[in-house]
Amino acid sequence: MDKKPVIAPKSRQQPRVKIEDVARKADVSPATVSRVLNHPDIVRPELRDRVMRHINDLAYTRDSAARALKSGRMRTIGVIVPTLALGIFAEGVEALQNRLSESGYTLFIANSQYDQRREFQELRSLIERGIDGIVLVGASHGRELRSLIEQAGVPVITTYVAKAGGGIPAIGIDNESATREMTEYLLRLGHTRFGAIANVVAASNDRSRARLEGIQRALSDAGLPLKPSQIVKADYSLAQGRSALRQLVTDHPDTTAVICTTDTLAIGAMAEARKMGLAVPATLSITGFDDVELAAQMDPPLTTVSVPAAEIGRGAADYLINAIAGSPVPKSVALPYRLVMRSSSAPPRSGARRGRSRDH
Amino acid sequence: MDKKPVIAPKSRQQPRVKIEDVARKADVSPATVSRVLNHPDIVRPELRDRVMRHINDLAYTRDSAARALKSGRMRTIGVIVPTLALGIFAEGVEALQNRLSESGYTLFIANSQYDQRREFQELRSLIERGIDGIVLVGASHGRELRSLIEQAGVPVITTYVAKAGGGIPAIGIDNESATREMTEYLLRLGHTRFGAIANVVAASNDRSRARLEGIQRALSDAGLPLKPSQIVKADYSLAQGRSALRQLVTDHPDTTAVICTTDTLAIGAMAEARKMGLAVPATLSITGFDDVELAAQMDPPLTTVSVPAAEIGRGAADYLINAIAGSPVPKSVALPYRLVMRSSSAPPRSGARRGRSRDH
DNA sequence: TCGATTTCTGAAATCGATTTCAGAACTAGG
DNA sequence: CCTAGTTCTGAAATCGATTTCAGAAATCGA
Repeated sequence: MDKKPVIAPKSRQQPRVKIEDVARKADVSPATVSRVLNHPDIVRPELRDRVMRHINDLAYTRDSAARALKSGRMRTIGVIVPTLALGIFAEGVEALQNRLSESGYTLFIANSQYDQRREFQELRSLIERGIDGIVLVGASHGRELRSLIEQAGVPVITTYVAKAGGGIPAIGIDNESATREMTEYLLRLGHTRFGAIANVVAASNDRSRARLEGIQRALSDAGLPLKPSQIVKADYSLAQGRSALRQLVTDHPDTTAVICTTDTLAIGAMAEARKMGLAVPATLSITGFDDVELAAQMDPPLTTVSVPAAEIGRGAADYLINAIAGSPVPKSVALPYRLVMRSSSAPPRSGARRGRSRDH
Repeated sequence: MDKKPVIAPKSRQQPRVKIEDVARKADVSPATVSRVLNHPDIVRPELRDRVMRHINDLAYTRDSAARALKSGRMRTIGVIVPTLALGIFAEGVEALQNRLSESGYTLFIANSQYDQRREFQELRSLIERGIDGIVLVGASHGRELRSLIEQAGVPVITTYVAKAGGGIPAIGIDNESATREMTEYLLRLGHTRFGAIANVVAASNDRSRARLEGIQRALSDAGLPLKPSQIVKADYSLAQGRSALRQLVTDHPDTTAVICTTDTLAIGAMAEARKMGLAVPATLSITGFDDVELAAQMDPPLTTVSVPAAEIGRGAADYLINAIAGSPVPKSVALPYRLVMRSSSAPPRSGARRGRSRDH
């Protein structure tokens, strides 16, 4: 019966000043105010100044919803990363946000926890929000997701990989070639007994999978293909790096080089090696990937691959800004990675003992 | 003269399916479609199912701009953190995002780089976007910023601190009391020669400042006030932790306990201590703050304070969701921190040598 | 079976800024 | 001083979804 308004549902107590209020104060039409804001050059200077004064007086800010509705542009970009807990993604997102902010864009953020279904849902939610562009991570995305993007007609770019399928442009590094180079470097040092620790548990982590493939390919090419037991699959954590190393050297005590697909795993591996009394790099060379801050501070400092995360973020921002503006954009960008040789890798001690022959 | 349309400015090639299209297909009015979407329970089930089928067939998604315009709610929250590069913030943001996502909210993210002016600008940009709530970090915010928030009438909460001024509710831990407890613990172990490494360079970092105050207060209370030369101010980095420790033990070779305001500094300090041949904890106890993943994996494992970052993020999300809904909300929430005693701290070796007397 | 409720549905107004179109004001040339 | 041409400004339509209001249909009791 009596419909008492439970609680005033609008927390905005002041009814928000709108363009009409400004227009009335300045004694012009709303159209003129809009022009002052959007095309200042076509309004007579004195009038423009007068309107501007009133805009400032009333602290008027235009309602972006109404604006977006009419113009069809939200000035908003969305990004979906697997997780923010990894410094490498946090760094990229931060750079992305900074660059977008300079251009008047705002960044929606979501995370998929390495789950493709979740990625799809988050994307759906972002597209409903009317984003003007989208940033993804990695090369493996479901068909469903790609068709959603296509249907929405939103420019997209994927990051941290140098190329991706489905006609999606990419900006990042060639992960496979990076680990291949790293492996070849270790081969040149004289190593013949390898182990690999790879975080390939998450189904959608194509970066780590590519890294593992780079290792395998280089070793196959060298006639030293990795046996399954020489590859320990891990999740993403220090603790897993520890246990993986233990398993590896237990199964293959003669291992002289361990290649990890992330620094976190490598750091865990180094900690465990020390605990097991294995000197790094004297008896065991260990390498990582990502070049996190800690890598250089380890004892010994970690040999790793440096990933230009900030550059990836900036590049993705620039790409989308241009794509939205209709400017020409590159198809994909392969950014250079950098092998950082530090002291966690060295020629194998056993190399002197048994020479470079391959027989056992 | 001839006004050729330069480039089709709308990248959406298909004209986007709207509610009217669905209505026509389903042979109902737009109003009914809207009701199916927003109040399914008041629509006759069979009709609802029919409409739903067409919604799915056409892959209809409502235009959030139009929706926001009419309803005045964007279903969007903004967060401004100092930086994402710190795991502790990344973790909190991730938890925040996850919880918001569950409730149909989307998260705008921005970062201030510890710069109050920048924080203000980003906030302005977020408010123009019509966000429904805002999450900040820390207790020190300019008056300008507070009045902007008040004027916008947007609910706000600040995080990582247990209380904040200006009537802004907070959720987080009491940083000062945490370091005070940590210091008292070291005092109980018998330490009398302290040093502190604090990242208080950034003007707006009130968390670290509070932590430093906690140390100072505990030591003053114990009759061992810290001299300025026993406090090394640092920025946020491992390298600074290293150099700070070197400076500290150079100026005060008899130091037995070093309290750092972040784990990163502590880890740098430990690395430098090892390099200088100072055994931890035998000759030097070192403690950190944050309990990052690496802390437990150090050698020796680092004594530190665990900060419930995920809980802070979730709590902030819940607070805002309730505040927006008009539900009652707590004023501020002090979350429990946890002192994690590991092996980087121990009684001073010199304690045996010189007893617990305070004279020198 | 008829009238009184109750339950649903549709037409139309609304949110606030933008932009087209046309007309007003002004300038310049004759 | 008048007309042609320019430059500006305002009225009104528009973007797409939501929601009020009133009317249609269905349900119920007598």
